[in-house]
Amino acid sequence: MAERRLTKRGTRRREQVMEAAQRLFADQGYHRTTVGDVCDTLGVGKGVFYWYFPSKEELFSELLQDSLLQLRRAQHAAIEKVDDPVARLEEGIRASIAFFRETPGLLTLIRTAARYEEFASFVDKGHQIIADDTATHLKEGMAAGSIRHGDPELMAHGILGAIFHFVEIYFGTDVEATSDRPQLADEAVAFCLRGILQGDKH
Amino acid sequence: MAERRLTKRGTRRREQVMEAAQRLFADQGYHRTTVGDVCDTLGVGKGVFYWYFPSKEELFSELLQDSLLQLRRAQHAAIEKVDDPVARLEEGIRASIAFFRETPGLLTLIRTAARYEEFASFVDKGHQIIADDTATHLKEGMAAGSIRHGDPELMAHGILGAIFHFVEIYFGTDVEATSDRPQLADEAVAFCLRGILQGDKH
Amino acid sequence: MAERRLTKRGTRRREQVMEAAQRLFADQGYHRTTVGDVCDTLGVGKGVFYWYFPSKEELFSELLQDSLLQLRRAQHAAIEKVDDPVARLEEGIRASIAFFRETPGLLTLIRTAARYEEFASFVDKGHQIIADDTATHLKEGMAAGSIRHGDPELMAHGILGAIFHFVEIYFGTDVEATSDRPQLADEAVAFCLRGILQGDKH
Amino acid sequence: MAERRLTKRGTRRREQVMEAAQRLFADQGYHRTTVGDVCDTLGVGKGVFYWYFPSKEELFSELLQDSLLQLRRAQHAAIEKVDDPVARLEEGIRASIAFFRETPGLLTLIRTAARYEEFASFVDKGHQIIADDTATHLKEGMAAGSIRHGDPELMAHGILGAIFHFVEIYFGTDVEATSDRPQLADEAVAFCLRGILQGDKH
DNA sequence: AATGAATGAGTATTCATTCAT
DNA sequence: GATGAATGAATACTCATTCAT
Repeated sequence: MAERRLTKRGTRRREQVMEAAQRLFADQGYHRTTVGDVCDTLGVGKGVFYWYFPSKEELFSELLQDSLLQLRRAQHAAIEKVDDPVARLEEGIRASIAFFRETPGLLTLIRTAARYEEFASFVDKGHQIIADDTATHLKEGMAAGSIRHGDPELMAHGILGAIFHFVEIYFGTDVEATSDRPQLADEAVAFCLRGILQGDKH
Repeated sequence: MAERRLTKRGTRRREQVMEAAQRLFADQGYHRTTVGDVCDTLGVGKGVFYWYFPSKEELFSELLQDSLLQLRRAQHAAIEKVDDPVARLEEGIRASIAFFRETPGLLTLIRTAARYEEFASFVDKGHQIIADDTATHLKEGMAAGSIRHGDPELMAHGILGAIFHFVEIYFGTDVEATSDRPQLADEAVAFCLRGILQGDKH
Repeated sequence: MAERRLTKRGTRRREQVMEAAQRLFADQGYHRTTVGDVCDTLGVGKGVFYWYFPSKEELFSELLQDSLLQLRRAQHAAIEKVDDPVARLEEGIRASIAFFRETPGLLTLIRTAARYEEFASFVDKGHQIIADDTATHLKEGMAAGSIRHGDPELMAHGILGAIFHFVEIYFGTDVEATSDRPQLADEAVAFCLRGILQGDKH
Repeated sequence: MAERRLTKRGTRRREQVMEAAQRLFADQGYHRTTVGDVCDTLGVGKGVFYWYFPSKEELFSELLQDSLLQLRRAQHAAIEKVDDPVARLEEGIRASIAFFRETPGLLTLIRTAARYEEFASFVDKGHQIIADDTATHLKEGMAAGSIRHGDPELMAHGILGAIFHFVEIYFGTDVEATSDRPQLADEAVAFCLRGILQGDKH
């Protein structure tokens, strides 16, 4: 299955298929979306699908990896000009929340992926990559004394778990609910950086 | 569909079916586990399954709700004699981690459930109940001045998200990995209570 | 399967089963009524059913034959003191219509039976018996000159077909509709005896 | 479920499926004919069936409606050039009997349909349409004075009931019996028009 | 007489994928 | 490049009947 060399028209078709599939997967979930659905949406025969993608699974996985890549890019873009590790973490958190707020389709896609064993490993791998990014900043902060000592990997997963759960809860399936909670990012940052205790208590 | 009246033998059978199903669901996932699998495991006809449960979905949902109930019970038991709200939160976190460490099957079950749209609402409801419990302690702590002011519901979800992600990562599918990380609970408590910043920095 | 010798209590039970079954068959049809339904309605175990009846089919067939017998009896009762064959036919028609008007359950049962190949032969046999009764009167009438010459069997079936269709249409599933059409019997008699032509036209 | 666009080959296949199904339904009844039977008869996979028809029920219903339409067409064709309403009724009766004599498969299909609650409403609707046609002629005849006054709808149902019963009895399952009774139409017409009484008696 | 338990053959339908044209 | 047609394995659920107790 070497990459097929595509004409301009072919490239366009391929994208159309991906877009239609993304929308359907987000709406109906993976198993409930059939190859037939995707083709019907575009008004084409099933052959089209299999001309561009070797299987339904492969298409989904491509869609998923795209999404995770975009998320990571958004984080990097938000961070690249920031020096202080704590500020980097904060901006990373804000960027993630903004990302999911703006493209809820990708959140749904990632959540959908997590639902199926077939893709759990992709999601986990994606998580791990992001956690590694995060852990790097944490280590720097520890070295600089601005972050308390502890297992950076674990902390990174704590941040990730909290953030993903926040966006799931607050930007969940309920599309209308998405617009409110403008201060969610502030609160999320506060939780991740300071936990829940009263600061002067330590 | 009134509750069937079961003899001692029937009660035992029903439990056998639940146990077999739980194991298979945990191993193979929901869709990949067929009603036939469950019956074959027990060496009985398919009718047995449908004598005790109206459908595969119903059985799974019963299993799931049992699990969530057990988790909540474990938390309550750990807390009931503790007065200080912060201490209650800490004990709740420790109890949750211990619960999943000791019964990894239930973790897998809950994760499996979250994978399927059919059950997502149960899981969400379970999450919400636990979050509500947690929020209660947070509010008390805020009133007492030991917990910083903020949205208690959001904080509760932060804790939940972090904890579930920890156990997923560290007690995940890889059963062997379960035994290590004895200090996970300490670190998780630290993350949730104090976040990541150096305490004297505030 | 020699007739079981039943105690008083047993006889009562048997009747209860028949009554419950009749109601359910009329409501839900034959295939849609399960042996379990019948037993649940009575609050007894399945063994009861099979203690009194060798099979679901047998029970239904007994119910059916009872109904046809009752119909025939009603006809005989209406006729026995009538001498004139035309009057006998008329009274037979009126009795049939009255019978189905008063016991719509039996109409439903017979219609249900006709729906299933398994019982069609019983229904046909029942029809045949009634047609034979009718044909006897027709022959007498022909001999007496009051009825036009023709194939008595065929005429008998014409009457039967018309009557059954009338009651089906006018006392059909719609239970409320049953009460109206008090003059149905008159019209049915007119149709069967005189057809549709204007009398003086011949 | 928009209509599928079919190639010539597809159209042929669709017809093959319908023919095979019709034969099997007529032979074995609706429930006893499985989708597998139909496909096996044609030597194709089960997918073929579901490519052309959404369900077994839908196919049967299409077959049934076709049959009723054909019957009605046969009646119309026999009538269109006839002016006198009584003559129209007579020709309609003859056409119906001829129709069922010539295509006994359709009679069987309609009888089969009447057997199952799922389709009873179609059959009833078909009956009603034909009864309405008939009632129209009856009304004309009444206006013209050639038909006695009475409820035309009821008379129409009388005719229908008698005719259907005649064909059921005389062209019934027993295929061989079909050929005899060439004079059935005459006798049926006589019954419907003149009833059973001696004409000069009125 | 009666019960609850167990049996297991039977069936419509889905859908990813392949293929002839 | 693209189409419609075809494949066929896979699966939840039903229910008349039997049976151990």
